[in-house]
Amino acid sequence: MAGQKAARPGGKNPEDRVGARNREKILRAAVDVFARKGLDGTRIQEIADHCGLPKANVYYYFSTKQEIYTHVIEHLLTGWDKAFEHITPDRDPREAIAVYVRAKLDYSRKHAAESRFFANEMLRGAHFLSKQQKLHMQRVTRERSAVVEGWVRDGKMAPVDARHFFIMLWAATQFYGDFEPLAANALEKSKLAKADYDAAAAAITTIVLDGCGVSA
Amino acid sequence: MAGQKAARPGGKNPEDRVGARNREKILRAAVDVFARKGLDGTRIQEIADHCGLPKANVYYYFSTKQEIYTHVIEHLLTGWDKAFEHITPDRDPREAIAVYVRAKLDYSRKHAAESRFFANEMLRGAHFLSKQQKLHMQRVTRERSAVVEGWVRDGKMAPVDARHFFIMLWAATQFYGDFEPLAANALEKSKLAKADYDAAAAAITTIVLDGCGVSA
DNA sequence: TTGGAAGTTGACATTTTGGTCAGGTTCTTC
DNA sequence: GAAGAACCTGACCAAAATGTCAACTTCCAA
Repeated sequence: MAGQKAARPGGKNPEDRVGARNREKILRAAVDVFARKGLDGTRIQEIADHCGLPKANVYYYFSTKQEIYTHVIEHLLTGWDKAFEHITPDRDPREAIAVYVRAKLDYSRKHAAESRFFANEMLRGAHFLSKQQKLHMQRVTRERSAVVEGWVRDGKMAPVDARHFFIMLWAATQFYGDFEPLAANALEKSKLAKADYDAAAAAITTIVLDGCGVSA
Repeated sequence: MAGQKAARPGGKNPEDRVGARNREKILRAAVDVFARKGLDGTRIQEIADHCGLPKANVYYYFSTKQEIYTHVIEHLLTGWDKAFEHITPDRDPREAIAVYVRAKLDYSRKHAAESRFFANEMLRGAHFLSKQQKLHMQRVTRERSAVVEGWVRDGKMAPVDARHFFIMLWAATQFYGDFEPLAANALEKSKLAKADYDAAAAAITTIVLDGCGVSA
């Protein structure tokens, strides 16, 4: 009797259940479509087509479009602060920042859809970010800004507003992935290649590091 | 007779005709809605409500949603390269760049809807920019990059890839307006005030100028 | 004054969309 | 191998969207 739910975790491994795999499939497809069309512009049918499932099957897993959307946000925010891990007090600022820029640019290039989805959500006013999620982002930003401020205090960097500093890095690194058509057009190419991202990393680190008196 | 029409608001001047004014009204409302919802997410009814015209009246001036969209693009691209005017060979790079950053940030703040509309279009892949419009942007970018390259040749600036340099400036200056929620959150405010834009301008110019060896 | 052009609009036709559902198949456990 | 949970899906519906239209008013030049 009571065993019903407890004893029934599907297969041995919950991650192997059909449902778990399908949820993933849907979420992955949803990121793609949401990134290009936004919440209102996205048709459930398009998500369904994109992951090869009938529309009704999508509704079996998620009961509304909004629910898919918020799940995607939740999913993405998990990795949001990943690159920040490179910013630690013990590291040399020059190296730490260079690695951070690389990591951010890499993410922008390899996970363009995720990155654009996030940009889209910000563009629309971030109405689907929960208070809690905002606070998390605030806390992380505050912590890593403190590290930069520490570097400044220790004379390892020129005085700079740490938060605007990070904003500038976010802006520069996201730009290439999110606004690829604009960046490519400026470089007079039809699309960006890895080499362009390398050049971007070089330019950004040079400008920013020298600008903050971190040059070797 | 002749005196009448000349005196009337809708007289001989085509710009004064009711139609011209209404077209303007519709386009202005459309920028706002498109900026928030994108092409697919925008309902004509919402544009109509936003400018106080019945939906059928909107259709009297524009026959499809796409037509409104492309007109908006056309309209916006007129002012796209405005800030670039500050980048001229005869000026001192330090001053020119500082003014450019200010101008860009100002635009971002005062014309947030236009700026976001543009960002949205890039995010979606810029499918509605005509070949000709892309070429125009390319030409302008090329011209102003040449100015920067001249400054470098003259030893007024450290060697830097001019195009990546501009991309960085675009990114940094657009970020505050386009991704306001993210920027505000990072600064732990509920929304950005003019003072925050001032601080941003200061931080950006400091970092970028020192980073390019333009410091006084 | 008048005739035609420009502008206005409520109502309508058509298509698309989000979401539901009933009846089915497959999987897991005992 | 039986029972029930998990999963699948074609067909459907109500709401919402785009775009049309015909009748109407206002404007303007001669």
